[in-house]
Amino acid sequence: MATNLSATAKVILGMLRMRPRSGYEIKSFVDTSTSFFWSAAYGSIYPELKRLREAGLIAGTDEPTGDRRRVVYELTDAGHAELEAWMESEPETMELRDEPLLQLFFARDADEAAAALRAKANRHAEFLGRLEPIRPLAASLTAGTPALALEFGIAFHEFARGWCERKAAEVESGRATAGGGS
Amino acid sequence: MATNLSATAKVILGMLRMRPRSGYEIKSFVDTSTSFFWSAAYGSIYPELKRLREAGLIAGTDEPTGDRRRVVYELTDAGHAELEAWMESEPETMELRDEPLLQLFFARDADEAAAALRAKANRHAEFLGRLEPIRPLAASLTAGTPALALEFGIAFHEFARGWCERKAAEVESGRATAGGGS
DNA sequence: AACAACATGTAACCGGTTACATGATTGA
DNA sequence: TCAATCATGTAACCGGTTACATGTTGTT
Repeated sequence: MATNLSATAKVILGMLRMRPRSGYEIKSFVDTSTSFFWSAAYGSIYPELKRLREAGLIAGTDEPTGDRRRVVYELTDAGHAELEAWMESEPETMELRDEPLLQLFFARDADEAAAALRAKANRHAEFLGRLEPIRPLAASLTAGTPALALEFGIAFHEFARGWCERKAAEVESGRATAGGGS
Repeated sequence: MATNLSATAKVILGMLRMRPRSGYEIKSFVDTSTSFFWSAAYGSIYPELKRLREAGLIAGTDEPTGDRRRVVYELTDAGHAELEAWMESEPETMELRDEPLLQLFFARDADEAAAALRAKANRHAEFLGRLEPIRPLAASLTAGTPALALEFGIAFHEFARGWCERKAAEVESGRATAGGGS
């Protein structure tokens, strides 16, 4: 325990606790579930898998499909302990990089502000377009909590889109000053 | 134009359009305004300032305080054009790294889910504690849009905190399944 | 036959963060 | 005098992303 896990290690261990998986399966599941708030690329998954195996947190079994090699990983006892320690720890990273918001920040007049708000609203709408179709998938996989995380994503983007559209309308209609409710 | 600007370059150019500033001033203004959605460290600001000057997008003037050297930068015409091109371009990056949400995703039962939701709510509350005191500052600096961006931050964290607390209460009271409105 | 999907991996690149190093000024 | 703040910069580090490289299997 007390090893500090990389971002990629956290998502790998969690996904392997759900069920054993190959690197490829981890990647495709990440892409269809956590990617909107926690992404991972092949270039970090495979090296991390190697490190985690060397550290004794996961174990790999060869399960080829014909001649196509394939390694399925599962958590060891040490891996379980490590994951649980992280799950109980205080979450640290909550980071945002929001370019449309930066454009809004730098807007000098009502026109620019409205344009930035519309652009931001569109971006959130795009996310919704990607999130909503995977909703049934997430709900089916495990009864409860992955679906909750997805729901947060949907609720957040709906909120943000709505907020931006309301503010854009306000700004466009003249009253550009700060103020207003939640 | 058409140069692709780094994350740090975007925030530097924007801040210099508001008014000329030293690297130190850029950093401290970033910390009290955009940092919650667009941060920048000295280690990227000073090298970037050098690159931008070499690229002819900004110009520096020596304005020492006694014997303490100090360089104040301002936008050149090329810098103005570059910034405007970026402002009018489609914003690309909208990234999130949300550790409490990942913990929620991996929670296996109602207890773990509730704990993750409470932890996430607390994190949002912490952000609010940092954002609310700088509200008057942002509102005063320029009449309009920086305050709007700040307001989005406050509204977002309020929304997220409320959502997490509501869901935590739901999960704790037994009905742990997915569902429910916006 | 060809293409999409399965499957694994490496290497170069990029760029932000942390830590370090230095020095002046101001207010307590 | 001492600490906080002003002020600038570099170097090492870290780690994620992109691109590249290779081969199999299943589907059309």
